[in-house]
Amino acid sequence: MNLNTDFVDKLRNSGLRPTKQRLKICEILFDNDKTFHFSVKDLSKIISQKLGEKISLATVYNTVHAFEKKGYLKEISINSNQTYFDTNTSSHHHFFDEKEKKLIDLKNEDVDPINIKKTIPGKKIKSIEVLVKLDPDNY
Amino acid sequence: MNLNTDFVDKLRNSGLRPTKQRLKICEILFDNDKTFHFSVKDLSKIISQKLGEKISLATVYNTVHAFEKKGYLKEISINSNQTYFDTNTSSHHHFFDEKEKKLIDLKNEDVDPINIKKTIPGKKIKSIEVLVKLDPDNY
DNA sequence: CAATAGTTTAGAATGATTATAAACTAATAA
DNA sequence: TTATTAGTTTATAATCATTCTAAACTATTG
Ligand SMILES: [Mn+2]
Ligand SMILES: [Mn+2]
Ligand SMILES: [Zn+2]
Ligand SMILES: [Zn+2]
Repeated sequence: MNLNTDFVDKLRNSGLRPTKQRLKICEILFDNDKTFHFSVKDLSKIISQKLGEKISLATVYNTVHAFEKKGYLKEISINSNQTYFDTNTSSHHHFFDEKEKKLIDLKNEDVDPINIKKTIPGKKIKSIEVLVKLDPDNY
Repeated sequence: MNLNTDFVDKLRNSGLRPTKQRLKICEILFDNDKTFHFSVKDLSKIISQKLGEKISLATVYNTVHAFEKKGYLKEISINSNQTYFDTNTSSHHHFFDEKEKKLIDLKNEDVDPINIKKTIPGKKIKSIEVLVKLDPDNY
């Protein structure tokens, strides 16, 4: 298990103990090369499917927030009844499929750079995010 | 009360009965020329301040959603534990002051038109919104 | 192994929002 | 006007995502 030792290192290097719960969540989140967008509910479902053992919901929340704090996950701004996270922590924009409730990454080249011409005294720009909502073609 | 009859008409024309609760909320939301961004909590607070009589929280929710359905209010996409509404129902972008938890409109001329070069088969773009998060200058 | 700090967990608590159902009221017809 | 109806308000309960709590468990270190 080459990957597993990678995750152990990743966690240790972040000051997080490599527990089996965290390693399992790492495998789900970071084992593939694709960006993964998810809610805690999504993640819990995947865990209970791919896993013999259960991980407590509190632990899933703890882990996701720990990973977010360490910069391995990013929270995404969409209006929903639940919070979404993103394994792509770079600054990027999204489609949001309102029917499927799924986020889709937009690549940098898919959107021209956003230039904000207004400034607010005493404030600086922290992030610029474009959210493109999608509906079915016929609607 | 010229305004009040205006609101009565507005409500009647929308098929909503002009109750005193709705008229009061109209005054708070639509009486000024400025865009008003608010959460239900904000609105409730203003109501209890500016008003002798109380309006039930359920009614505030009902009214806000009724107005939204009629196109007098728009829900705004930000990651927060509460939903925000906007009296500016046109398509426009926002600053979000993360410290004050306040939304600020960006005018059309403040942001160059956003051009999305990617398409998703079977889906069409419903809206494009930019959210610019602000932090204090020193941070 | 022993001591410690960090982690997991079930379950309780919180807080925004929605649902319920009874009381109330505006609109309409008689 | 009055009666009828449909729409509205309201207190309260229910829901649901998320956070808190405190006790049990475990990785780390000496
Ligand atoms: Mn978070
Ligand atoms: Mn709504
Ligand atoms: Zn993404
Ligand atoms: Zn606005």
